Formats: sequence, C-alpha cells, structure tokens
Amino acid sequence: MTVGVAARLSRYLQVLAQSKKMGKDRISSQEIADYTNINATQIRRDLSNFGKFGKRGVGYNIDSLLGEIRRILRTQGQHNIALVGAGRLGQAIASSPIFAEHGINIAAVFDNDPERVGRAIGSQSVTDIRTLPQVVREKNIIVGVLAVPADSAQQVADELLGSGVKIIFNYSEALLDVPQDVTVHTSNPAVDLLHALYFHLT
Amino acid sequence: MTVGVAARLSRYLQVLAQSKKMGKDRISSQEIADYTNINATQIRRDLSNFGKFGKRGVGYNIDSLLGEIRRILRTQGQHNIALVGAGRLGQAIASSPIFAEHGINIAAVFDNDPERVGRAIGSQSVTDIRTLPQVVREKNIIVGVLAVPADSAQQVADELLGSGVKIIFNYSEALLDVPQDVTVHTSNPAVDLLHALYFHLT
DNA sequence: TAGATTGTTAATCGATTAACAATC
DNA sequence: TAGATTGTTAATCGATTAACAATC
Repeated sequence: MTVGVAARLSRYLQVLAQSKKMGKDRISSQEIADYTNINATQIRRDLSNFGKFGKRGVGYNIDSLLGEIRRILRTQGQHNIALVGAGRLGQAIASSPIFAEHGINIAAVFDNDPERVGRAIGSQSVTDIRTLPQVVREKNIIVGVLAVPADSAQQVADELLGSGVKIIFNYSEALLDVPQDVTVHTSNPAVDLLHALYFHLT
Repeated sequence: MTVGVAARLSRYLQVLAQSKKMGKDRISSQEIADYTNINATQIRRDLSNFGKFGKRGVGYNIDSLLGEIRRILRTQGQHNIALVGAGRLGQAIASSPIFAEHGINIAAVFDNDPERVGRAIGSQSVTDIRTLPQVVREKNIIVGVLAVPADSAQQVADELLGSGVKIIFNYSEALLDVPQDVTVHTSNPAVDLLHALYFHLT
C-alpha cells in the first residue's frame, strides 16, 4: 500500500465515524468526496482494491465499512501515546475526544513545571518529565506528541527518541533533527492557511 | 500553479523562516528535503519554475528565497482572520506566534460565554459572538478558525459564511456542510496518527 | 421498471526519482 | 583545482478524471 492510499483511508475513517455519530447508516462515495475533497472515483477505487464493500445503487454500509478500513489499517487495537506539555495546547489535546474515538489512548502526560505536576488533565494526571524515559519504556509507547515551546522541542524530542519513540507529532514551530527511521509530523496551521489564501486571492 | 505546488511552497516558507531564526544564511535543497520529506529534486524544480534563485555549489540564500516565495504566494501583506472559541484550544491558538510570523493577524476572537467576553487573549480581548457578523464585515475577514465544540461547529460556520467568510479552519471533529465556493480545512491529528502508525506497524 | 450508485476501464496529468552537465 | 549543489532532462509511477456497464 502506498502512503497516499493509507492517508486517504484514514480520512474516510474520520468521515465514517462522524457520519455514524450523526445517526447515518449508509453513505455514498460522493458524500465522502464532498467532505474530504477527494474525488469520488478515487474513493471507490481505493476501497475496491481491498474488496467489494458497497452495494450498487445504494452505497456503503457505514458500520461494515468502518470495520473493513480499521482492519486494513490495523487500528482495531488500542495504541498508547505520550503527550509532552501540559500548557493550554496540551490541555486542549488531552481533553479532546478525537484520539479516543480512534482507539488512541493518551497513556501519559509530562510537564517540567512543578506547579502542573499532579494536576488532572484528560483522564490522566500530569507526570514529572524526569520520569519520562522510565514511563515511556514501561508502557511501550512509540508515539510522542510535542506541545511544548519551540525552544525546548528538540531537547524533548531527543529524550523521547532515546526512550524508543519512533513517531513524533510536533505542534511547535521548531524544526526537529531526527534519525532517518523516525517519522516527524509537523502540524502548522499557518502554513496550510497560506496556500489556502493563495487560491482565494487568485 | 497547481494546488500541490502552492502547498509545497508554503512548507518551504516555514522551513526557511525557522532556519533564519536559527541564524542560518543559506540552505540547500537537500536540507529543505530533510525537514519536509519532499524530494530534493522536486524542491529544485518547484523553485526553478519561477526563476533561478540558487547558486550552484552553494545553495539558496534564505532571505532572498523567503522574499521570492512570499512574492509568488502573495503573502507579503497582512491578512485578517477571525478566531471563534476562547477555550483552551482557542487560547493556545491565539497565543501562538505561528500566525504572526507569516503575516497573519488574528483580528478578532469571539466566544458566547459571558465569563470569557472581555478577557485578554493573545493581543486581543474576547468579543461577544453576537457581534460576529458586524465585526467580520467591518474588518473584511475572509478566514475563520473554529475552536468550538463539535456540536456548535456547524452553527458557527453558517454564521461565518453568512458574513462573507470563504475559508474555514475546522479544529472540531464535526463534518461541515458548506457551499461549493468555500474551502474547509479540517485539522485532525488522530487521522494523521492512524496512517503514520500503519507504516510503523508494517 | 426507473433511478441511483458501485466497480472498473482507459486516458491524462502531475509527482517522483535518478542522473548529470553546468557552474559556483 | 576539487567539491558541492543547482537547474534540467528523461523515465516511471501514482493520482485524477470521465465514462459507463453492471446491478442493487
């Protein structure tokens, strides 16, 4: 499977999960297309690579398609992730239902501020960052989410990597230097906004 | 220019802006490639579409390349955006330097909670959401950022669109129904995580 | 039956990559 | 001069799209 197909499948998953919440039972490739800006033919083709999941003239059953995609992406189990930074952004991330909805469990929240350590955040309490290596190893965590200021991002990233983390979600503006086998996903709303604006201005 | 090229140029912009902050003067296509996961040949080709900005054997001058890309993307002026929602996520967004660094000005922050109205947030104070239509029109805002709970996202989106907004950044899990000429960008870290995990598990 | 939507084909387009001469 | 890196070509691959028969 290419990176592109996996990325698109995970977006279909989000649309399906939300549509189910809205009480829908089935959905057409065109409806998924409207929400994702992915071409409907592309969607049908992505899905038909793995089987015949739809009914002609009807569409796709949401529950069964959710199951199929989760099976394909192997996201049926629970995954443990670590969140570093219990400031406003960290609190917002920890209290968002978005991870839990997709079977992702925030297994630990770290901060270096003694004022914050011990406070409740999401379903956890904040842990001293000095215990990070031990906790990350114990809980077998391979994903770290960075919600720290840019000037400490690299240092925290190094610590995560040293403890076995292989995927980093970077919510700071910092550029991170990491080994080849580590995936860094940098989330930058301003960057997305710039190219969205370009097409509006044109 | 295709959507792809514009999206990539805005990512180069981010790398250049950060590298400049780190005190660097010049950068090679390979270095940009390492930070963006975009192929170095692709980067050189994207840039050479618009001119010969580099020096062989040396690389690109960061200041001059920043200027060129900003000119190409027309992001030299200031853009006004509106933020709706002054909760934890809204506060995190408002206090992030990431928008200001790219010439994007958060011109108004709205909330419906009387407790929050009037409080300082970023460089603004929170405004009553009932004034949204008036403020958005007065300030000529065409970009709205949604940092509200999923169950009020559609309602707020409708209000923004009714006041002339054309680009929405949706930080809720909700799916938004909007007219064809409106761009919705939904930011969903869990979705990104799912496909990053897939490749790690494989 | 009539309408809708899938699954699939075929054609086109843009992205990716390797390779390398040009040149700083 | 020697090393490095751009700008560009050529080949390949995946994404996109239109179209439509199959079929629910």
